[in-house]
Amino acid sequence: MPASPSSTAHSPAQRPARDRILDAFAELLGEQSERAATLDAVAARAGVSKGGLLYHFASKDALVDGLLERLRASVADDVERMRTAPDGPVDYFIRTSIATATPESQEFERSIVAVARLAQGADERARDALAAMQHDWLGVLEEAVGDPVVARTIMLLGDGIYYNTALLPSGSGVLSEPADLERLLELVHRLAARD
Amino acid sequence: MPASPSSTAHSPAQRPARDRILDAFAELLGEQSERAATLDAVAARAGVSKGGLLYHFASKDALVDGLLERLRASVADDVERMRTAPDGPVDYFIRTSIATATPESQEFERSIVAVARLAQGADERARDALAAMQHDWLGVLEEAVGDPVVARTIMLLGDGIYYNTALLPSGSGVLSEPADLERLLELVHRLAARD
DNA sequence: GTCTATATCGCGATAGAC
DNA sequence: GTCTATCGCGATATAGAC
Repeated sequence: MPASPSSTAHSPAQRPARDRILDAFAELLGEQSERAATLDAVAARAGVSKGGLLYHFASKDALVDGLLERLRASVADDVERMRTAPDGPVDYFIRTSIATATPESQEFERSIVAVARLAQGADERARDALAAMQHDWLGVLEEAVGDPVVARTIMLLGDGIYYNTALLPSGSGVLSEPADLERLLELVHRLAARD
Repeated sequence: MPASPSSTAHSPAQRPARDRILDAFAELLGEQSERAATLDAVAARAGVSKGGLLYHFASKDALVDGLLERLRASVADDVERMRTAPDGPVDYFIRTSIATATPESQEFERSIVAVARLAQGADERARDALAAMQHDWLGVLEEAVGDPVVARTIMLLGDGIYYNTALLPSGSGVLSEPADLERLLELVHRLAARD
């Protein structure tokens, strides 16, 4: 029930300023660093002035809140996709830890990396948001594999992959070969198999 | 061949200012954040004035270099301990990823966390130092388990543990129960076993 | 809604006394 | 070798025009 069908999708230029600002903030956090994500830099990348930015987000704290809310919404969607994934939650979790394709999951990834950067900067709210995300993921994994320690092991593996691919862009190509990813998945499923 | 034997060990008050400054820098980075580790804060914690700090380290860059050099030395020691560990490199690696006891390894941990924070802040040298450390670890693991993908899997697991315990002090107790750690080690060794 | 000032503050770094 | 004092810059945030 879209109020105005023609406005449910936006070309880049039409995308609301509020969204463009959050995009710019997340991108600067992810591609550069927390220090680089100044109000000036965010405003410039979003194509507004600093004053324009501060009309939509009255302070930098409000900007952070906007990003956290966006993350929470993406987490809810992702958990749902994880639950209903054709090859099961474990396969979905490991695969999406290493790389993604769809536009929604790319925005999700950007949000995670951005919030992780804020968490490193000692932002308590950001840490809580990440902890809540991990809690939700772990719940689905436990449901899928039964054994809590195995579920935790798989999640630690996913965290390690994420830490290397997304948070340390040194990118020595952690699992660059597709065949390596398949072998890793095989190892993980062997872990999950009851004996 | 110590020049003055009585000065090879220092009580906290006697510990050279240079070392105290590096300690303070690493602690502030680890316990708080990159932003909190200002020259003023480092000087205050080390018990010197800002001018005193800048006598030993002429710039903040020099301070970072000092920390990186300290990390490199610790890595060399750790790799040696890993190679000669009684229960093998894999056991050593996983156990020391989760928690440590000896004073040297505590300084090592603090250095890793501190440098990881700098790497998140887009410091190229810090990223290179972490990449070199991982490269060394991976070499020992590959030597121990034979299979490169298994070795990489174990390292990703260790990275995940580290990321949760050290970098996200949300500390929901990733593997709080000692019995859980033993089960995790059992799972890892099952991974490493050839079949 | 978005802009251009501008106020205020904290940081890194320098100068020079002791 | 360590201190105090100060400069210059960049960041957040405010005020007010359009």
